Amino acid sequence: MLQVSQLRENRDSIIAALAKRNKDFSQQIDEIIRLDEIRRKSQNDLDNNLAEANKLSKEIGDFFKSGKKEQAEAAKPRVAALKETAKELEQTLQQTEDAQKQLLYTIPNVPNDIVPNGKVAEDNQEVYIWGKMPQLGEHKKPHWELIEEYDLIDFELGTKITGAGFPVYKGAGAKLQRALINFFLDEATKAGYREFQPPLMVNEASGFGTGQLPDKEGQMYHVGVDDLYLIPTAEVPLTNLYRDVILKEEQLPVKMTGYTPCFRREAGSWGAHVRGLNRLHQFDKVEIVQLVHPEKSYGILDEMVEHVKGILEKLELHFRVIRLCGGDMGFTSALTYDFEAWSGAQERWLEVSSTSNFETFQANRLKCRFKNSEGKTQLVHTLNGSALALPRIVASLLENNQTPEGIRIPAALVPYTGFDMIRK
RNA sequence: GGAGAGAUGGCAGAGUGGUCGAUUGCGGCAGUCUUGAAAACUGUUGAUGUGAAAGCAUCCGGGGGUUCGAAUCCCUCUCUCUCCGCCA
Repeated sequence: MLQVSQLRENRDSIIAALAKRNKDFSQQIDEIIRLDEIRRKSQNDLDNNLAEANKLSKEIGDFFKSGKKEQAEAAKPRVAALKETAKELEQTLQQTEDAQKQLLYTIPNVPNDIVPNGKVAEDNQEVYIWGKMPQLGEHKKPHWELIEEYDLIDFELGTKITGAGFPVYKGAGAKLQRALINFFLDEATKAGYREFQPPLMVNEASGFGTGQLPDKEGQMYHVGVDDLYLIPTAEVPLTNLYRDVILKEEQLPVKMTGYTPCFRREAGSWGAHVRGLNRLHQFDKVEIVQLVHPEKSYGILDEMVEHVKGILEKLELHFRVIRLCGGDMGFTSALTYDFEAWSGAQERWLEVSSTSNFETFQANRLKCRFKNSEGKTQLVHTLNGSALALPRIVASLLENNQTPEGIRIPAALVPYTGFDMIRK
């Protein structure tokens, strides 16, 4: 959620930057500014009204104390009248604030200067590429065939006990999951992130804090009887740990990591290209989250990007980093880098991480602030990134490392799996 | 699930209808003292809105009500604790 004060002060530049999202937000923004004037006016009227009523009430108290009962009784109707007006003013104020909020929810974050123009994935900028395409020969198989051949993951069993998109990992397949999770968590803790194991369900306030609510309910599983949401990413519980918190400046940066399963309904996005592990309703992910000083957030975004690069290199996966264009960027982000690993048999790039700076967009909703050196409270910047999401990593590992003898495990992972080859 | 108690500032903990945004202690910050530190002493120390500022307004778990006036009384919701039951 953008800050109204920012909209007021930087109206033109914000509208210009938002144009990168291929939409003109000037109407909404002007309406927000207009409502804000009404809001401030009503607030002021209400304050004056209440001040008057407070003053009279005190006087009445004093009259009673000094035995001037008649004067006290005489003043009562005046306060009552003020209270009536106050009620109306309060209503106006409330309605104005609500209307303003509703509008604010519809405005996405302001793209950073370096976000490229563009509408679709093809307009994204490749900023880094590492490794080279594996040479697999004619008999290469996509991962959904490999997992059957080596008996690693069972989609049909998952469908039987739950439904489509809920795979069952078996034997070496399950072990590989555990190895990857531990490897990712170790890499993150080595980089200074503190490990957390948060709840997998969150309440409404948390969904709201990170921006999944009120607009994207449809993407989350909702447990109706208890009114809880299954988390679509660890970003939600981790970031919300600091909801309504005022940090000390020296506590920054807060660096958190956590492994969680993630649950996504993916309503409407099922279709071509979602075979096998490409898209699931439940998947595992290690997330990294940082709460930082606003002046440092872009340096830290680069640092997080380097961290994810390091992991992918250790996994020996051919990958690239792309800077998302305005049209492809998420609603809450100011700048996003996606990581895509090469899938050798599908012969296409698979998104395995998305690392973003949200600036104050989340913090404003979360009310996550810090006391700066002047003693003023100021919103932090929040950032997060997948480091990493498992299924597509598994898909790429299986496909790229297939050999006639079996599937080779990258050296960095062997201490975690305990085997260097998956054989039949 | 049954019975009871409770929710106040970073923490602990007073406050049961009027000057209470709230006594006090701890913690934090600044100062005095000290070569320095500790101790002691003194002062200071919540958030939000508005405003250039002074100030004004709002906030004592959330929402509603009674009253001229509510942290204090009433209703309701949520959460926490204790005992019992169940249980990985």
